[in-house]
Amino acid sequence: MAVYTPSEIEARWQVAWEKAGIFTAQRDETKPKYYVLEMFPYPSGRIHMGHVRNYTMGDVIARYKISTGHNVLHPMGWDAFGMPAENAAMAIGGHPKTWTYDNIADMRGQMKPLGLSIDWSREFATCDPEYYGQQQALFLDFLDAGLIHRKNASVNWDPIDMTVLANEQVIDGKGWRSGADVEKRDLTQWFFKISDMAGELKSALDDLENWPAKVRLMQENWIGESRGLQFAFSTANAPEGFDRVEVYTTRPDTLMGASFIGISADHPLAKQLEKENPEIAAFCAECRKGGTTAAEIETAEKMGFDTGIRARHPFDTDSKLPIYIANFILMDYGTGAIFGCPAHDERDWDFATKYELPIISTFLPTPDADEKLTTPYVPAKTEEVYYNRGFAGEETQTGEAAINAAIDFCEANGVGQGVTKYRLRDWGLSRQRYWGCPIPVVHCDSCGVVPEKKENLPIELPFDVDFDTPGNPLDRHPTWRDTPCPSCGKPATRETDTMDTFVDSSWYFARFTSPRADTPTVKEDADYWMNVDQYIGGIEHAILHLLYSRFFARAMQITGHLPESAVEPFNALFTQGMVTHEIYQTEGDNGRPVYHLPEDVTDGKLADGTEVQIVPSAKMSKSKKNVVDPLGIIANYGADTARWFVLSDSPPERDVEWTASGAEAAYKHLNRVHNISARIAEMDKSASGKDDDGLLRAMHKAIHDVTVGVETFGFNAAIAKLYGFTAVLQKSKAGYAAQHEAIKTLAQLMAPMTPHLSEHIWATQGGADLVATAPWPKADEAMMVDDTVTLPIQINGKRRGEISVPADMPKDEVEKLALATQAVQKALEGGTPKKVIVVPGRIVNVVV
RNA sequence: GCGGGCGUGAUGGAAUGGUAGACAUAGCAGACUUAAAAUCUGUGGGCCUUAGUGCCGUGGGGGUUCAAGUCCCCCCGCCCGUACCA
Repeated sequence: MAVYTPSEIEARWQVAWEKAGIFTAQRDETKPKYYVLEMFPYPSGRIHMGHVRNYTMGDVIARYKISTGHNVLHPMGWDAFGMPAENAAMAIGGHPKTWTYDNIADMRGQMKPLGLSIDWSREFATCDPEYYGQQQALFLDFLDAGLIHRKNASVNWDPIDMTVLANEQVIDGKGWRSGADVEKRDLTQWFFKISDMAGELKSALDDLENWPAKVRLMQENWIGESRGLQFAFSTANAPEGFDRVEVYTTRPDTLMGASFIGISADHPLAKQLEKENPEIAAFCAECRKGGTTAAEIETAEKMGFDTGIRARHPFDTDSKLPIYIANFILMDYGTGAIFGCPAHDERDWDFATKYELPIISTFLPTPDADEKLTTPYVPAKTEEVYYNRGFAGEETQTGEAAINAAIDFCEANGVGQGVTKYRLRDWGLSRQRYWGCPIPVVHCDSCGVVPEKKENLPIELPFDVDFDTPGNPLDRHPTWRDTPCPSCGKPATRETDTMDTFVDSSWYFARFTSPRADTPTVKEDADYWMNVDQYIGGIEHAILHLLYSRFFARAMQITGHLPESAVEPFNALFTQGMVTHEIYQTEGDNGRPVYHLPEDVTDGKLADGTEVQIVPSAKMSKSKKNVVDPLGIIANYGADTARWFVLSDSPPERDVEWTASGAEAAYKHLNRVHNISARIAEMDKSASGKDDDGLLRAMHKAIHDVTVGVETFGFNAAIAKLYGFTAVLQKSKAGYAAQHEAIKTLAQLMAPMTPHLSEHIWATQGGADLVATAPWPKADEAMMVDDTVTLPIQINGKRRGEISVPADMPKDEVEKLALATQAVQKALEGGTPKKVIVVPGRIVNVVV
């Protein structure tokens, strides 16, 4: 019998697919199109099991759709700009460009043996000038359409390296290389006006039915629509021009509980006071220390500084509320100023307690509850409470009703107005870095900021740069900056900032529809191929990448680069989990953990007998040495085994633990299927046997279950069914015809997951052409119905017996049979049941 | 801090509110073999001098329901995101 040799089989069929050109996508109006896309990788240099899993899932969908008659687009590219390339240049020398393209070549070489159904003719990298030149064209069109503007924003500033740091380069408030205390610093930067679309981006989420609910919810919360009251406190003894402080609150119903006003350290009033008062200047400087991340700002100890200025309450003009500058108030949100109601807000409570400010309740759980609180009282807005200091609406009402009543009351009395605000901020796209897409504008002394002319695109990155000094090499390049002003022609300088790499990944899916065009997209291609029918990627991209892409699709529609129908570019989204592996660690001399490679550990021990500590299910990472190299797996077992395993053991949305025994088991199974095929091929073609019908029934059930599994991303469940069907076939004594049909069908059902072995079996069994293009088998409903079903009998919800009945037996007859069973009779003790529930085909529950 | 998710045998996991543990792995027992590997078969949550269609059991505590792993509330742990990592 022929032996299963994946290396030989896999190489042969990959050549056959390439020769047949079956994965090269072309417009074909006669077939329904299907665009499947996995989030493209960053070219780090090595593929890992996470990639294998991600691309295998997409491949299963793509191959399945080919076999159901679709014209499939399944492209691949590289998210190739970004910091690691610059870091590598700094750490080991070389050039980001060389490093990146070398990595791409390596990774492509590692991906090809997986046998993915990718149209490689459409491949591109975002660092190709042909790509980022078109991105610059989009930038100019967006600018022209008013979708981009400039404003100030704070960045992490390293005062020793004199450079801007990314958030991940700030460790415990210090620069990662210099160790200096990081400060916030304001820079003028470019912004996409995504916040103008906040309402639309939120409401459109409702129609994304084939997106995970959790992702829609996360985006909704991120956009953060709120209805509130914007109004002003008048001030006493404030500097000129600040006789009012405008605040925004989502809880106007707590207005009578206000005990202080808080303003951001970046509020215009704070900035004015800073000029006059060195103490305030010192406090504001203190607030500006530390990083710019929300987590850092929110968890920092709350600090306030009493400005000495007092505010009058709109409904109690004798009152004098202190105005504090506070470090937890963000200038970006609302008006940069709040009123604090410590009785009903955790943060305000902490602040008021620290600075001994009054705590005044405005509502209580019941009218007779104690007014004096020991903790902030923050019930859900939907809960009814008693307003002891209400001023609008009913005495007892929900927070929601009270908020609406308060807004109406305030508007009627000329105290501010109800407004809808969003948490979503504009998207700052400027980066003070080299390895990104240059922003195509020129700064001219006479004309100001001038867009570059389209015919001058792409504005290419210069190659002759060095990374010996921190900061952006474009800034210190001797000639690259010099350029004539596109408007007046006088000498001017280029913008040296490049674009956020999220820009690159916000439209690549559209570019795949016409990757070589000399415009960003081509109408016919975009019209035909968009949208992405199935998008697959990690949950870590739930908010930023997906939200930015939704914004870009809208902006591209406005500027004529995408059709109206593509404003939501991803029809269906699937978020997959990570691939994890145990960590093996021992303790080093300094008490720190020392990590060991899986191949160095046998039975929990190192070669020298040292016991290792095993940490389960950790995300694979090089530093922890728990990375399993896909190439090694492919060399040992073949790509089909790797593909089968990453799909089999875990639901795709969850993390999968890589285990050597699991991979071994996958290999054994494929061997078994291979051997069954070989056995059937050697059968006497006219041989008859026993129970052909049983085998064919199992086959039709398998067709049904696997089809459902593939269509619903239940790959692990589909594989479990394939195990079951394989076991039936292996034991079957059926005749040749039935067994031959069964093995051919098995090969087809396995083809999306193990395409090479399936082609081999298909060919062995005399199948026509390629299994990759053969039509997907159809389950015969008639072959799937069982005549009898086994119903469990429950007594008071606990299983106490079972009956076997015809599948179509009426409810009342099932009830009679159930009541007659020994178990029920025993439980009834001659009495009558209180209730009998019969769920046809499912269960019988008798309540006694 | 905030937003979202997850938690089931020794292990990965299955289960439209309806028989908890499908399928797979480790382990154990057996067949084949001179022996081993490979292969095949069985077993495979815990408890019990009552071995029973017995009791307990899906992170912990409470609730809704004829029925809860699944729905609701509180708590614990882990993971993702938190706007300059990609």
